[in-house]
Amino acid sequence: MQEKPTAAELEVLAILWEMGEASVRQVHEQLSQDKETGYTTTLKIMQNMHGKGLVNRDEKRRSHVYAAAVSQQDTQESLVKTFIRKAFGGSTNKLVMQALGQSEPSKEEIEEIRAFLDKMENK
Amino acid sequence: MQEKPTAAELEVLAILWEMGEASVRQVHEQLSQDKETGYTTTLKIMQNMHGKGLVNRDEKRRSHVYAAAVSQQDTQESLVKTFIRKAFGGSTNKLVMQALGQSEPSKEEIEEIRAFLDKMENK
DNA sequence: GACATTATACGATTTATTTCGTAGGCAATT
DNA sequence: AATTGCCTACGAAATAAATCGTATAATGTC
Repeated sequence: MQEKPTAAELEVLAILWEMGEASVRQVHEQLSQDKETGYTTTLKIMQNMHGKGLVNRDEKRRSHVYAAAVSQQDTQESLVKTFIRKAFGGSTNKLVMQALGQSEPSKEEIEEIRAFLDKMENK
Repeated sequence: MQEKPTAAELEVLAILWEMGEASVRQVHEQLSQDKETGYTTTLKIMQNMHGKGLVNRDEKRRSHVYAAAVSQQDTQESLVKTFIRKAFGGSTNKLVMQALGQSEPSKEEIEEIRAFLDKMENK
């Protein structure tokens, strides 16, 4: 059972899911594009994540190479579950309609959801 | 622009949205059903919320009467917006499909979403 | 009126998270 | 081999949030 990532850790995970493998330096450069933050802060976060088992790291090289140890799918699943419970009293449909209602989806996006619903029903 | 409620504050809001008006005592009793917590903790949280403008309170009576000052709709909208950005890279559709995919919706629930999509398109 | 009960106010502590400074190691450059 | 630069480790400070203890005031009860 994976530990729940904090907000800062989730930002790092997002980058690792995108990049696959990355050094602290690389992650930090990505992160810096969105917000002002020190290098050792990023380092510390990633070290914490390693301690929690959220990332794996290869220490063979001088600058360690990190990769996500938890899947995006599993993590999002767990986050959504918690979010629905806490913010929508457990109702998935309320969340879904709230999300769609405020997002002004394009015709294509609506179609995508319809197709997804169809597929679900035929399972 | 309303301040964002913390996790504990959101729990209180949920109760107030449900009950309409309530004293600290009443809110605390609800809260206690889900988790072990002290009365003054609940009190403090609600005082903080009052300071932030998240609740209104009537001080005419000895035990103050509280009510939500922010709507459930607006609050959920803001929470969802943040959540989609932080956990799903801004993609509403990804959130929606993840949520539906893991919830095993009933036929009725699926129909409800379909109807909602139809209505959206004809707006 | 004294006493018990139940309120609010508020500071202080605890816990979680984020941030950063500094030390020490390794490697490339001169 | 000294200098410079980049790296990790790690403790500690800063921040945010939640929890609680204690003081004090209002109300009801005997």
